[in-house]
Amino acid sequence: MADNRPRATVHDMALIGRATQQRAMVLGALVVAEGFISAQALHKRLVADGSPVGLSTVYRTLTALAEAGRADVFRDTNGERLFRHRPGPDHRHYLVCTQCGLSLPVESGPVEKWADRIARTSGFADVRHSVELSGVCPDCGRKADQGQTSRSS
Amino acid sequence: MADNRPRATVHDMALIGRATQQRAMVLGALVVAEGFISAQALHKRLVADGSPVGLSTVYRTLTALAEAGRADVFRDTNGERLFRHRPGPDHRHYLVCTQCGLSLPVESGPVEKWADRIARTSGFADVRHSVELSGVCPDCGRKADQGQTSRSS
DNA sequence: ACGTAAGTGGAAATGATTTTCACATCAAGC
DNA sequence: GCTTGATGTGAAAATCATTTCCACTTACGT
Repeated sequence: MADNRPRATVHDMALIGRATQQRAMVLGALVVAEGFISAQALHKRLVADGSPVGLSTVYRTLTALAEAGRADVFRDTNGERLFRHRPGPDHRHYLVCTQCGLSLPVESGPVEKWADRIARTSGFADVRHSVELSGVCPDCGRKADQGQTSRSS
Repeated sequence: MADNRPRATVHDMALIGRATQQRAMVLGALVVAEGFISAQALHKRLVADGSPVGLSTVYRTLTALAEAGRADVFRDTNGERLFRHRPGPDHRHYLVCTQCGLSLPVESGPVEKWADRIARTSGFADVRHSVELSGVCPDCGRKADQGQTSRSS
């Protein structure tokens, strides 16, 4: 059977300059993570896995990837930036689990149309939109329920 | 003619505890600001206007207002939190000028419906959405154009 | 007016991110 | 294979928004 896990392309590395071991490790960890993850968390994971990459390098690599359009970024409620490897170049929106970071691409046609209409009728120039959907995924919801139940009378 | 400028209501103060001079000044400045403004900027403005409120108090008041639902909050791209006095209790979305902070409420029916549908069909619990539209307002666009024109050619 | 819980402010603490800079290393060119 | 200059790295320091601490003040019910 074929290996269907997402993987980094050489293209990803080429886009952000020189191909170093560290960048490969960061990119690899980001791809493996699937879903949004913070630079700090990714760094911890790398160190734990015996890939001691410097924190600065993690930040530099993630920022570069985001600038090159190979990663999606958004701020969580605590102001932390979460990154996610973007397989393709398409503009997408995700429903992200606030507990585990699992992210689900959602059908976003209606919002795009809506945003375009606003852009056209507002008189504003260079209109951009950022749409974030967050919630608790079924798995985490189940866990939370169990926790609640055992704690309450 | 009637004075149509937005103003703080006694209600705003009552919602967040004791009515102090400092809170009145912060609230007043927030109302006068119209559009989104950061805690830091609001503090500078207050100090400049001869209302020396402590930075901590500005943060505390804005946070309290947001929690009481009397202010909208969102994170700008730099991770700064921007606040805006909310006249009514309705859930709204705004088109915010990235240059001057001017904000325009936009008709958001379609997004709400879209978000609700996602919430219902995804299996996720407690789904929230944050939608941010940003651009350059006509005024700032004009200024930018002039700047560009005189510099180029 | 009094008492006291709630509020204030300046300084210190926090926490994510960025910068600095001495050192390592990649990719040519010889 | 070896020098070389640009590019990348990492540990520590710097930055910046925000929060917390804590001694001092103040609003407000009695």
